[in-house]
Amino acid sequence: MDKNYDPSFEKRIYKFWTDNRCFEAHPNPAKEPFTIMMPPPNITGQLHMGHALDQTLQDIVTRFKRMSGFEALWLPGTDHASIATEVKIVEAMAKDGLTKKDVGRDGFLERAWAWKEKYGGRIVEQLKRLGSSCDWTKEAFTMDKNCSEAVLEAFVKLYEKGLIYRGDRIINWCPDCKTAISDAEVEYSEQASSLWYYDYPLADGSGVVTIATTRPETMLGDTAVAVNPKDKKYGKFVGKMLKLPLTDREIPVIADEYVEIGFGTGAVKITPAHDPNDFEVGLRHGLPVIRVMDDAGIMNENAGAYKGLDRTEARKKVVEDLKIGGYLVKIEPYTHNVGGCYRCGTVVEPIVSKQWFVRMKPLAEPAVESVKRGQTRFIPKRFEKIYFNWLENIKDWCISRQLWWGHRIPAYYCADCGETVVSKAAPSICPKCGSVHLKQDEDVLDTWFSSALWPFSTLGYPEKTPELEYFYPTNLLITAYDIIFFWVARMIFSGLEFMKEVPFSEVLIHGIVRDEKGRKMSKSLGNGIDPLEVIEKYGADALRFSLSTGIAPGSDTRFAEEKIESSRNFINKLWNAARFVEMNKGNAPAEIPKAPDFADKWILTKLNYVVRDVTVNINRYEIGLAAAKLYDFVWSDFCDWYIEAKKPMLYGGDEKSKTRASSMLTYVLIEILKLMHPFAPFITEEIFGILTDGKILMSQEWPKYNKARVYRNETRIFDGVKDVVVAIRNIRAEMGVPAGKKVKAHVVSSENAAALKKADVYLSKLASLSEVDYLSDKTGVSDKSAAAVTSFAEVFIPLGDLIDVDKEIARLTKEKEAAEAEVIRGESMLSNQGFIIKAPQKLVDAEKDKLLKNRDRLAKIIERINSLL
RNA sequence: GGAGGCAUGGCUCAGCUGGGAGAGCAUCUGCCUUACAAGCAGAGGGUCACUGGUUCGAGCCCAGUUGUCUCCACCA
Repeated sequence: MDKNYDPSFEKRIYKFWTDNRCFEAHPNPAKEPFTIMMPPPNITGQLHMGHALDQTLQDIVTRFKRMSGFEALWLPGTDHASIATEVKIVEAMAKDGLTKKDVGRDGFLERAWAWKEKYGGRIVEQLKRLGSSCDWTKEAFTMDKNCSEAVLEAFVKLYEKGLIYRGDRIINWCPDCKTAISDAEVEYSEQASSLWYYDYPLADGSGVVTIATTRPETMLGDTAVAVNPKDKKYGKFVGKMLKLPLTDREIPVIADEYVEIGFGTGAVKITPAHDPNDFEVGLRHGLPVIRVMDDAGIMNENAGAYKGLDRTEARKKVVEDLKIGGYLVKIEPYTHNVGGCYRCGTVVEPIVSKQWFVRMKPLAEPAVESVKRGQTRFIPKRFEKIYFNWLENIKDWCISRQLWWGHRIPAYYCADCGETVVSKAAPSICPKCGSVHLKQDEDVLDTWFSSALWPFSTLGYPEKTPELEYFYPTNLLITAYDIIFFWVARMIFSGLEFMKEVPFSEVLIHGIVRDEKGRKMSKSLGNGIDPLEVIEKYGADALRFSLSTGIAPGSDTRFAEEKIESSRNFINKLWNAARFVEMNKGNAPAEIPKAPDFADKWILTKLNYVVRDVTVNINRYEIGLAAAKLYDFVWSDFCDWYIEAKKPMLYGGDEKSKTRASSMLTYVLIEILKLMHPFAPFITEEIFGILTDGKILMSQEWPKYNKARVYRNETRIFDGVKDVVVAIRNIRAEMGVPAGKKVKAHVVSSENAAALKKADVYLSKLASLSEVDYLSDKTGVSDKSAAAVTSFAEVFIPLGDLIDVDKEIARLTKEKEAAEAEVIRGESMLSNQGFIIKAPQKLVDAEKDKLLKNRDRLAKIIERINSLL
């Protein structure tokens, strides 16, 4: 093995796994299934840190479950990402001077599929670099045959149930993408703007009504002015007609509760075609709906003289003309939230238009109920509130998109009688009039319509496949909190509707990966860190470990280069520990010898504790805790103490003890490899292969906690020895005795002398001692010694004339003060009657024991000081 | 307007059911000790935001305050 860890073996290891079909899962009645559906990345996507975190968590859980005896399926795939992909393709075509119109629908789709072929595979290759152990033989795509079939089935079923309808409603329109988008796809941001005040004269000339608006250009489509019915100021105007400035129309003053008394002027212009609230008001009062803009945000013929102007230009012109006409009263600065398209950022335009909708109330209710009943559990729980809040206030979901890339809506219109037919296959004749002139709806479905079916469409739905039977409902979904609405909620109601069962029993929500300053990583800020570059430089294992350590469910995490360095160092540490074990292994089998000594028993105890804890942690998805415990165990218990302790046996001992030490080291190392495997799959597999001549680690069984291998007494003794070692090292450091220089020591303990003597080989090695004698009392120990007093033993290091008595007294005095503080703490605790009576007996006993030891230690320190005075 | 998160050593964050404050990085001291300088051995550094409450006991539970971030709603 090389001296320095070099992650270049990662690609080879990944191929080894796929060659051995290690990731595949099949219906297997002998095993319990464990299923995770991968959130499908967009085919336009490049791997970013968010994916890296998401993938790492999924892979950790999948590998853990697989090793724990489950038939673990992690099903991968990609999303066609209707609007995102279409935007990219349009951009690409624009470079060649082409538009959608130029190439036509078929030509466009040809290009889109070519795009999918070219880039769809890219993200998949990138996922593989991370070590993702998903079953690629089941890889799905939201527009493949199966998923498309599922979409048709779902659409038709919902339509037949009356849960899908087509109608004229106000929707969010992106004038740039030229499509409707759903409420969830609108992102609001605060923008500095103005509030314009201007007059609408009464038709009878008896006065004016002043209104305030943030959108003066839409006044051309006003069909009323509304006031609150309780507003005394305006009572007399209700029912009267107003002259709409800049037009020749007259509009009524109406009364509606929607208007808030005291805001602005208390009178609101009503534009049903371009404002969702106004649309509602218009419905209540039967107002006409006048659209003044076209699909590109250009003023249309209803805008009269303003026809042809862009909406922003129109605003300027309208305000100018209002001023000229003497209508403008004042302009106030005003900041308010403006909605933008989540894909392109363009300010969305609320527009009345004919679209397809999913009736949400009947679907949302069971989805809320199922989570309330605990059929799906969110981790952390607080995200359930967000989920409830959204579903309980949900409006109908606009699912039609004026795009070409996506699942085409299976609705057909009869050109002769106007009948609408919804069916999976195109009808040849109109069922109503028999006409053959049927035309399919031009629009496609919202990309999330197909993702909503992902947990079962990927398993074969609507076909009742063995896979669907076995793996559905899935167990766990891992995703970031930003798509709870888009995706998680929609999967839940879809699962309930079509499968009659929740799609997954648990949802683990993680945070977003931010940059070192806590900002979101984004292209525009240029602060993104490319995971592939990190993998190239430090290895995927290091990246994975740094992403999984120090994280807590649901909270964001920052990513900085130093973090990955420390993870890489840890991986390197593991590499070198393995290298050491391998160098000394010889023919020793990996096993626990018949008579392990107490250092062996100590590491076995620690190992079992870590097995127990890490297993519990992963089962609770406390990945950060599990990683931290492994880090600690591997670095400090195994490397710093155990390996160091066993060196004398390997270097100096006889063949037998050498073999025994090697066996133990190899045994513990292999257990570590298993425990570390979900976190750092490549390096652990590589080392395991070296140690076992090519066996497969990822198919090994996960270690089990073994109570028979927990040795409390030996652990106590070795910990006692460790304390003594630390105390000696401390003295050496303070006295400036280098580690290389061996020193003599007298170890004094009345009760532990025998145990210490047995531990001599460890103590001597770890504390770098040349000669040690073990005494049960300290008569005859030279005063020219530095002394360390632990509760386990006293150690005297004769340093002869090197000892500065005053310094030694000062040092011991510091020790004394610390010991005194301990004693006082114990005494005050134990003198508290409330504590004695109410605290658990175990704790009280432990405190009593500690106090005794501390008192003893304090007495010995004082005794030593006095002897030096 | 509504909901929620966070506030712990210089920095980034852990801290599970309440029982003597932890890690990594950074800083300082000493070491190329035959696995590892991507390392080893030590050290310093924290009234756990503030106030009050519950409790024998609070970083952890409750109430309030301040700061900060996020989500939802979208009053023209």
